[in-house]
Amino acid sequence: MLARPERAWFLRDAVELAPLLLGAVLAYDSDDGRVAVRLSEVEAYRGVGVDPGSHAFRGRTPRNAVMFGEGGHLYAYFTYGMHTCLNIVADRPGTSGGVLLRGGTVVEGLALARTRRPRSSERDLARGPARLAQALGVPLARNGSDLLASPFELAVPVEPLPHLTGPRTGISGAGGAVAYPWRFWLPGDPGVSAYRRHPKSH
DNA sequence: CACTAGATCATCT
DNA sequence: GATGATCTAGTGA
Repeated sequence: MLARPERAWFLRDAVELAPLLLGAVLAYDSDDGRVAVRLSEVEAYRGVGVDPGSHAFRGRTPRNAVMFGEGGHLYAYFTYGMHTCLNIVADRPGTSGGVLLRGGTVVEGLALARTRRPRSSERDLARGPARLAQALGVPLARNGSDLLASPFELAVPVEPLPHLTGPRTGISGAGGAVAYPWRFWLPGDPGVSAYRRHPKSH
């Protein structure tokens, strides 16, 4: 059972918010149509000084400014010279936190998602943060958008779903892995990405 | 399945 | 100047 959340629903710590988003459905309307994804994997990132893996760890910069705003907005960033990743901003203004959308399954607009990722199997359409962003068709220019307003539509589970917890993926050094088990996923869901340790960590 | 190299550039040091 | 909240295509078991 899903419902449209109120703004206040997002005004909590990222680690608390992240698991509540599992099973949520995020839709995005673009000129060529609508794609919706059901979230099966997320990661929490916390704020200044407390989370070495977070973009906000060293304080506010032009890129991460949105994370310091109000919960329920979109933090989109560009990485590896080619990929976009999407986060849902957590908590109230002044604090910084976000939930990275790591994977999901396409539940609406399957044909359109396929044209955006023509070489992908159906399972891989939104399995992985950059794949998910590409399948939804959300451009970097939407950074800072309110996810509670058009062209977005977000519905979240009324009751939290059973989930598993583990180390975050792709983070190097002290910010990664075991010290911060802030990755959450729906067990057995096909939209859960393969775990990959960071290339730098042997 | 596991592992690796290469792509490619905004961001921060 | 180095790095990165990644992905794809390739090889080999």
